[in-house]
Parts: sequence; structure tokens; C-alpha cells
Amino acid sequence: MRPAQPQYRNARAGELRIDDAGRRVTLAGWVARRRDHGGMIFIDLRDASGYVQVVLREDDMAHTLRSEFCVQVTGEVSRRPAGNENPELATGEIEVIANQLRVLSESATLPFPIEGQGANEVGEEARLKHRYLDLRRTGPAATLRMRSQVNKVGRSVLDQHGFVEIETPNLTRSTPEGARDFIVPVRLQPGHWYALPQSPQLFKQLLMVAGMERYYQIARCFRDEDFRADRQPEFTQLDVEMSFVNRDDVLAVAEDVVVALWREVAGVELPRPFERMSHAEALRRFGSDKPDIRFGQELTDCTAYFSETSFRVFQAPHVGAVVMPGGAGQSRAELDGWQGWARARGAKGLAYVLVGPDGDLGGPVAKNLSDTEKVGLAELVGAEPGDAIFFAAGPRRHSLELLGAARQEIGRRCDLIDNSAWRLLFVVDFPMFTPTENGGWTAEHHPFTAPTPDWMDRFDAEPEYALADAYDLVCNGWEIGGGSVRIHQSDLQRRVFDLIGLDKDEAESQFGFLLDAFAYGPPPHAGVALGWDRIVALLSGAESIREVIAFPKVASGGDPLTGAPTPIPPAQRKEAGIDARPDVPLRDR
RNA sequence: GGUCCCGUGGAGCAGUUCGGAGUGCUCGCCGCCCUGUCAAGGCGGAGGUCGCGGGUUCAAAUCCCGUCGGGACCGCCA
Repeated sequence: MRPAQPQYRNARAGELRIDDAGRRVTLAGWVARRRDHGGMIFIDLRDASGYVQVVLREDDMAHTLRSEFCVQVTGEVSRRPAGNENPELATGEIEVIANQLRVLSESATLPFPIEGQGANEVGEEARLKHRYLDLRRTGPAATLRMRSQVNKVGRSVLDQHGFVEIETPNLTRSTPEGARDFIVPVRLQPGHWYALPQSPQLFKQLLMVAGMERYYQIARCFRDEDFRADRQPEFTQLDVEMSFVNRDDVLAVAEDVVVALWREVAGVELPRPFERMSHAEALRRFGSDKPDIRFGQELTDCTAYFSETSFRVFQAPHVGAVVMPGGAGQSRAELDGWQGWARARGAKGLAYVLVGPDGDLGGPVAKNLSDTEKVGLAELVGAEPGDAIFFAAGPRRHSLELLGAARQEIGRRCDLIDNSAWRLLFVVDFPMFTPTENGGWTAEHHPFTAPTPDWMDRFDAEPEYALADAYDLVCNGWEIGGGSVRIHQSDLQRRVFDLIGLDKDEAESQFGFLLDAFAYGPPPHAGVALGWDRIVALLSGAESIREVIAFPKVASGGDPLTGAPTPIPPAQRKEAGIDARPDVPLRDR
């Protein structure tokens, strides 16, 4: 007869309650904390459901237990003696009186504390190197579970809307987004390379041509660019595309998903509809295309006010200002600090005027201003006595963005931001094109983005002003989604290609397959992609998306756990065909 | 490509301004004691290339140069 299948447990530690008193249970889990009194040993046993206190009587094995041993315990669930309840624990009314203890596996001494004092202060490098231990901890584990719930809610909402979940290739060819591709050598065709998708953009458009009408995918995307707290080289989007819809139809679906997430995951009912703001207004009022509207301190345009000024610095295409409440009280060192802060952003500096208690203006800039300029300045920018006014002068967009960054910094330093607030908005009507270095134009979003309906006929006449039917979703200053209405008419597509200087051969070689597909009755379509890592980070309060990714990479591109990337041996290199010469000459685009 | 911050027993820090013996704190680890703790407690103990290399100096964790690693930001990035 074969031995029976092992039975490791018949109850979960964190689920035991007072009603279970008297039950004989078998638990399996880890020794989270240990309190050894000699004749009596308490351990807090942890499994995925939570913790329960196990009481062990003196015997040799109990004394040998150490942190994070994996153990199996059999015993009776008992009400704790009066006065010994622990309200900190969900299972604090009861304990398990063990009469059988089995060590399933031992643990070496831990590289950092998992439980108790210091567990929340471990450096990220150590945590990531032993991420499997980091994830035993309550907080990081809860974040991954939250992410799973986010996936579930997203799928559920889209399913209710009749969407079809479809997987697209990860080994593909370069897509026309602007980032650097990760490339993969192809053994069967030496000298030829796959690219990892920066997004499933072209495939989802092909699925619209295919008549799927409503597609979505929780899609991994790859971009070989430098890291940030909110950027990893591989990241996840909830990717959505719809046929026979306009912009507002897409925004409504995105809103449905986000509202459901905040409701189901955070217990927050977001007000609907989400606010909408044109890109131009966001830039003008907040100096950003992803404004944090949890606080005011909006920018003031002072260009006209200083149009006659004799102060050289303010003789610029654009002069703007932002007010720092109470900023006049800053020390010289703090004010100098702002200069360094501005220079780090590529500016010459950040001019400032201090409003004294009596309303008189101080600071190095004030003496360069005429009396008439001084008189109305505080009122113009909305400054009160005791405030500091920061100025940026120069090219309009650059000045606005510098002030926008200053505004955000002011919000942080002056504690103007309500950290419990959720402020979502759609930024719409992005510029369709941006100028290139050699005097041409390039698509701001991607070359399949349609102009807004009122620019349809004239975008190529005034490309600098043309608006695209593209949109971003912004939450508390984080860009958490973006998309556009796509071009489905070949003549319109031709005009856009002409404007960005893409001739027929180039278009054909880069994405001829998409243009071919569009010859067969492509439906009008539009889509959006939500930044899944950022959304989970916001919902979980994480400062970095590394916290919401099971095994993230560090800024140099490595994974401290696996040690990837690694060199490869010559045989593997040869087999991969990395060094094969292409049979057609190629030039840089 | 650039700017800034950090690197000190296993973890987290202090010490670095203004050079003077590896000094200190909390935790962990090891041993002993301990029957109601829950960040258990008591006593004792081990554990260090102050990231690495060079320079200045009678003397460097501390000052200078370089380099490596981590982080934040600019550039870059649907």
C-alpha cells in the first residue's frame, strides 16, 4: 500500500475565533515571533491568513524553534485566560494549546528583521535581494494581494461592458511609440531581431479591424529608458480599445474602471463625472500636463504686466509667477536653495520677491522694479504680506513648467496638500504635433492619433496649434492613463504622414502591415491604457511602483535577487546569432 | 549624459562640520536563567577591510581625487 498523501493543516491561523474554542486543529505556517519563558513558550504562528498565538509547554523541541522556521502544530483552540487577551490580534481572544509540534523546515538566521522592531526600516536593497522574505511581511504581502484584487475588479468591469480579453505577442517588431526598444535575437534567423512591445498599440488596432469591437488586456509593456520612482523597464497597463465610439465613450469606460477600483479596493466613492481640463488650461494654470489639483497656488501670467519693464530678466516672451505662502520668512540659505533647485532643472535661477509685513517688497529683484510695477504686483499674483513670489521668465512652455514644478514643491514644503484627497481629472485636447530639431513636426502622441473634430480639416495648415483627440487621466499629479481616438481613414493618415515627413516607403517599411489591414474596412476606433502599477501604488500608498511589483528592478536595470542581467557564455552568444551581419544594409532612421 | 543624497558588526542609525585608539545606541545572533507573554524579561558573550583604490598628514570612518553600489531628480520616456 502506498503511503497516504500528507495532510498539512485543517484550519487557517488568522481565521480562528472564539467560536472555534474547543476545536482540535492542525495549523501550518511560520514562527513569526517567539516568547520563550522557559517552562512555557509562546509563538505567534503566521500563515497567509494572519497570526495566532500558540502555547507550547516545555519540551526540547519548542526551545529549538527560531524565527521563520516552517512548522506544523496540532492543538486545541482555547479561550485565553481572563486578562490575557490581545486586542492587537484578530485572533487575540483565543490561543492554540499545542500538544504536537513538527518542524517542516528550519530557517537560517535572517538577513533583516521580518517582524517586530526595525522590520519597517529595512533598506530597499536588502529587501529586494531577499524579496521572498520581504513579502512574508504584512505590508508588502497586502500590496500584492491588493494588486490581485485590482486585476479582478478591472476584469469584472470590462467583462460587464462586453469586452474580450485577448493576449498579444511579446516577441514582435518595433511599434511607433517614441521609446527605445528592448531587442531579442532570433536564433532561426541570425541577424534578425524581435522587439519587445512598448505597448500592444498596433495589435489592438488590428483587433478592431478584426471586428472584436471591444478588446482589453492586462498587458506587460517594455521600454528601454531610464528609471524613475514611477517607471520600470517592464510595467503593466490595462490596455483597452473600442470600435464605433467617440472620445467620451472611451473616457466613460475608463471612468467606470477607476471608480470601481476606488470603490472596491479603497472604499472611496469618487465623484462623477471626473473633471476635464484642456492641455492648454492645465499648462496655463498649473504649469503641468498632469496637474495636482489637490491644492491651489495657481500660476499667474505676468507677461503683459511687465511688458514695459526695464528689468532685463523680465524682458522675455513669458513672465510667470507662483506664490509661496509665508515664503518671505525663509532664510537666505533657503532662498539660495531654491536657486540650486531651479538650476538642477536647467533654469538659470528662480527670481523672487518677498512681501514684507507692511506689504513692502524686498529681495534682490525688487530694486530692479519700478514703483508702478511694485504697486500692483502683490495683488496681481495674489500674494499676502509674508509671502514670497517666485518668477520664471523665458520661453513660455519652459517657464510654465519650471513654475509648475515650483508650485508642486511649494505644496509639499508648505503642507498645502490634503493627503487624504483623491482628485482625478481628464486632460484633453493635447497638441497634435511638436516641433523637431530640424524644423519639422513629429506626432506628440503617436502617428495614428486623430485630430479633434474641429481640426480635422485644417490641422496641416496650422500644425503648431492643431489639437489631437488624445487624453490623459491624472490622479493627484500622477499620470495614470492615456489614449486617443485613432485615424481610420487612409486619406487622413496620408496627410498626417506627409506632415511629419514620413514618406510612403518609410511608412510601408515601419508599419505597412497596419496600413494593409486598414485597406479592408477599418472601423472608427479609440482606446485608452491605464497605468496599472501606478494605480496600485496610489491605492496602496506606495511611494514607488517597485513596492507594487513582485520582483522589481533597481535603477541600474538589475534584479538584486536573481542577479540579472548576466553575461552569456560564447556558445550561447554564437547560437543566439547576436553577431550575425544583416544581409541588407541598414541606416539609422 | 548631468545634478544631488546615501554607503560604519547581520538590520537600522549616531559619530564625518572642526582628523587624535573601531567609540556609541536600538534590534538581531549565541549561551545560561525564567510557567502568561505578546516588540516578553534578566545575566553573559560573539561579531568590523568604517563600500573599494589612491592621495594629504606624525595620525583618516572623518579632508582631497577617483571608482563601485543604492536612491531622488533633470535629460530621456504612451
